[in-house]
Amino acid sequence: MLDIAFIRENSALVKQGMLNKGEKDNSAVDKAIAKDEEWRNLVTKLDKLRADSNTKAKKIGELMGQGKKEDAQKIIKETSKSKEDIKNLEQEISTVREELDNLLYRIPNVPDESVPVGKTEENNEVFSTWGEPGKKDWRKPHWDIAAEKNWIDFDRGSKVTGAGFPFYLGKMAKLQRALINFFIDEASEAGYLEMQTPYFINENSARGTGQIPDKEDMMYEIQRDEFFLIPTGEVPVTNFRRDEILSESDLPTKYAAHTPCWRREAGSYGKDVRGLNRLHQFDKVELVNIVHPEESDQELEALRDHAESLLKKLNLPYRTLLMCTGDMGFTQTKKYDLEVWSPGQERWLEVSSCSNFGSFQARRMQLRFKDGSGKIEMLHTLNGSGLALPRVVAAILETYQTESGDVSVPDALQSYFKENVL
RNA sequence: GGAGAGAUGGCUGAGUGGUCGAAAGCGCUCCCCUGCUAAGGGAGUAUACCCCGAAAGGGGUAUCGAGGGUUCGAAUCCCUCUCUCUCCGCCA
Repeated sequence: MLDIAFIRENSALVKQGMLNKGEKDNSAVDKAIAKDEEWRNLVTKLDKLRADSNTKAKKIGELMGQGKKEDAQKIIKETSKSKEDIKNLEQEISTVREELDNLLYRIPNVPDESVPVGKTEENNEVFSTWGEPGKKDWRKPHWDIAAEKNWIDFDRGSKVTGAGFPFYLGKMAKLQRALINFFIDEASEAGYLEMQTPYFINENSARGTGQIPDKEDMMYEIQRDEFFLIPTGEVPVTNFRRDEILSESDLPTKYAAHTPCWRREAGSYGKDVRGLNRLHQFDKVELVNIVHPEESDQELEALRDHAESLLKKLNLPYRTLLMCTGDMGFTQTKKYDLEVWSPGQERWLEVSSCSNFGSFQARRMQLRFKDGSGKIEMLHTLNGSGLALPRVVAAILETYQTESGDVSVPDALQSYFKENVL
């Protein structure tokens, strides 16, 4: 969420940002400002009442100590009315505060100036393209290759769990293991601390990274124990430092984690869900940066560079999109998507999304740092995939297939895979 | 899963109804003294919010795991929850 003080002082900017992100109604901004004023007035009133009541209570203590019971009794009688007032006021304040928070939760992060204004994915900018997107010609889509070689078993996955939960067999399982190791090693090299995380999260964590409110439908839920299955490693990794005050010397703090991700993906259909294009469970290496507010802009570029370097090393043609305001999401200030080329399908597949959240997540999580002068400020958070596995696997199968029907192993993976043909 | 104990500031740890946002020690910061390499003295050292102020700063409120209750007054009493530890059971 945004800081109400920031909203107060930059209401025009926040309103315009909302419109640019495609919200039709930005009245929440003015409503929040009014609600905040109301809240502050009530708090001032309550603080005064409590101050008065504290003074009296202290006096009573003194009188009791001196044995002047009757004098004390007199004051006790006076206080019973203000007690009532305090209770009512507290009730009113908590209602108003809740209304204010609900408004604040509905105001999205303000897009960075460098983000193109636009409504749909049509308005995303192609930031860069690398490699030559290959033609289909004799190439097959990855699901045909996987079926011929018996590498991925979608049917038994459906039997055992449901659609979108495939089994990976033999070399395909091994390929994913190699990719995970490759990605993690590259991240470690780049200064990320490798971690393994819980795969279930509680409600507070989901709120911290913004899955709640409004996006809980994307997650699987374990109702009995009040957990959600993580939709991305971002949630446990970023929440790792929730409610902490870091010292400036800890910055930047970078974490890399390989986790499975579970997404309900309600409403997806057709070619989008064919093969490995969209699954309910998939593996991903997630990168999270917690940085000084002044450094988040350059960190985003570094994060994007790192994610791109993985595709370069795998020699997979890709393009990077700078997402426009309307397609970038509620919590980001700026976002790049990396799309790998799928020659068997002749389409781009998103394999990474690198985002700067500014202080938006940090504020929800109370993730702060103390600078040299002792001042406490919100940190900035960023994250990006480095990378999501299934579509990379799809691109490898389709890009590295030979006309004879085999698939060779990318050079960068050979030391992990220890063979050069799948 | 069963039984018991506990949760206090950066850390250790006192505090069982009134002047306690909290003793003491450690750590840390600043200052002073001393001067021979280790010690002495002093001051400061949580977070959030509200009000006044241009600011420096001042005033106030809340927070002793979380939430609720009793009371004029709660770290202290009561209830619920969470977490930690010990023992038993189970188990990769």
